[in-house]
Amino acid sequence: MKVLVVEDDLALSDVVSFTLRRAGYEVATAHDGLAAVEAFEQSPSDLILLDLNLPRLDGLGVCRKVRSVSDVPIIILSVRAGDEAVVRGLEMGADDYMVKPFSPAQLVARIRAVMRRVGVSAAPTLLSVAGLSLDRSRGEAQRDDESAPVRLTGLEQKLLEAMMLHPGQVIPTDALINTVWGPEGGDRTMLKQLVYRLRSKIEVDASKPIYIETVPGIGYAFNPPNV
Amino acid sequence: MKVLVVEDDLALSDVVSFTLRRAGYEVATAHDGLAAVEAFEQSPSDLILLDLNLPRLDGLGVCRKVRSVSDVPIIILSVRAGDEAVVRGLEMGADDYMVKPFSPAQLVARIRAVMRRVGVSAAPTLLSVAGLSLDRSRGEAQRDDESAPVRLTGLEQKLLEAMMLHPGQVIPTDALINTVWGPEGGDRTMLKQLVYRLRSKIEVDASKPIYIETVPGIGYAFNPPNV
DNA sequence: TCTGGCTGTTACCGACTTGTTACCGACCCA
DNA sequence: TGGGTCGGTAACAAGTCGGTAACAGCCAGA
Repeated sequence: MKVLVVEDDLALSDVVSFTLRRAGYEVATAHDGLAAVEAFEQSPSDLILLDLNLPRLDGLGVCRKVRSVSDVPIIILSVRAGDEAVVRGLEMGADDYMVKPFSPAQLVARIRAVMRRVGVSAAPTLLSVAGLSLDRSRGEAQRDDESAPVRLTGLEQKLLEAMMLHPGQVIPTDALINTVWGPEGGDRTMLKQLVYRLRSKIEVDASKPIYIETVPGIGYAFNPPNV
Repeated sequence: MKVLVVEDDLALSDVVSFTLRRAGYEVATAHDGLAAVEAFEQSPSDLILLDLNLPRLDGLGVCRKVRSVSDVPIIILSVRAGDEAVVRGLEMGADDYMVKPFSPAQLVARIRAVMRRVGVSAAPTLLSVAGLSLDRSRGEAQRDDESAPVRLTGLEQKLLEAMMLHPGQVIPTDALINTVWGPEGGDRTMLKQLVYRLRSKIEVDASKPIYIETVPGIGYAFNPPNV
C-alpha cells in the first residue's frame, strides 16, 4: 500500500515517511500542493496525508482537485486546530483530520481505521525480471517458457526476492543470510542448501544455472540471461 | 439515517441527541453497554456514537460485540484522551475517536465524513461472482447449479464475504483472521476449521475445492472458475 | 426446560518445510 | 602431497501446515 505524504516541512516529511515505512507502507512525498496533485495523477497512491499550509496550492485546493477525480482516502495533518478548519477540511472531503503535533502511533491507527473501512488491496506484488516472474502474494515463481508456476516455500521466496530486487548485483553471503533468516538466524550451510533447493525449482537445468550465479567466496547474484 | 447514541451521562446524551436531530438524523439512545448491544440487535442503526465508560458493559466491549456481527460505523466519544485509548479504540474497530469535550459542529462533520466513506465503500447486499451468490442480508449462499440456497453461520458469512469482495486476490491468513474475529480474536486453527466448514457448504466437492483456493503458508483466495 | 446449531478446542493424519549431517570434487595453500 | 575450505548434492529427522473429524460448552429459540 502506497501513501503520498504532502508536507512542506522537510523534517516532518521525513519523520512521517519513516514512521510509515516502519509500519510497512510504501511512501511517496511531495512538498507543495501542485507537486502533490501531479504526483497523484502520475502514480495514484492508496492514501494521502495532507498538510494544509502548502506553497503553490494549499491543502484544501489539493483536496478539492484530488476529490474531483478520485475517492482516495485523505487524512489532513495540520497545525490549524480550530473547529472551523477541522469542519472545513472534513467537508472538503477529508476522511480524518489530525492536529499537529500528533503521535505516530495514533497516526498509524487512524490510517488503519480508514483503510479498513476502504478495504484496500495489497501493494503490487509481482516481480518480473527477464522472463522469470515472482508473484509474492501467491508465493509462486514462473519462467516464461513454463506453462504453470512453481510454488516456493517461505524461505525460497525470501531468497529469490532478495536477489531479484537487485538483478546483476552480487549479494554477499552474509547479507543474504541476514535477509532470509534475520540477525543471528542462519549460516552458510543453510544458505547453500536453500540455494540448491531454489535452483532445483526455477532453473532449466540446476546443474548449469543461468539465473542464480555463484560468486565463489563472495556470494550469489541474480544474473538473468542477457544482463 | 438512524444514529444510536450510547452515553451514560444523561445530560450529554440529551445534548448530543438534540444536535443530531437538528442535523437531520433520527436518534435512538442507550445508557449502558448491554442496553446498547440489545438496542442495536433489535433495530440496527446506521451509526453508533459510543462512550467508553459505560455501566454493565464498557464501550470497548460494546464495540467488540457489535463488530462481531456488523460493519456499522462507530465513532467513539470519550474523556480518555491518551494515545493508548485512542489507538485501542481504533484497533477495536472504531472508525473515528473524538475526545470530550468536543464541538457539535465537528461531531457532525466527522459523522458526515465517516458516512460519506461508508457510502462509497459499501458493498451491495447481494454479492455474485461467477456463479456463486451471497445474499448478505439473508446469510445465504447459492451456486447457480443449485436449486436452493444454503444457510451460512455468522462466521462463515464473514469469511466468504471477505474473500468474495476481492476475487482472485490472495488474502493472508492473518488478515482473514482479523476480518472474521477482529483483533486478538482468532487463530490459525479456528480459521482452518472455518474454511473446512465453509467449503463443506459451498463447494461441489469440498475435497477438490474450486471456489476457495489454499495458498500454502500464505492464505486463501476466492478463486472462482475462469479467473 | 430442552434441543439444535454454533463455535472453540482437541486429535489425528499425510504432506511439506527446514535444519542438520554426510559425502564428493574442486581449489588453495603450506 | 596433504589438509582444509568451499560449493554442490543428497538424505534424514523433527517440526509445521492444512485437511478432516469429533467433542464439549454455550446460547437462543421453541
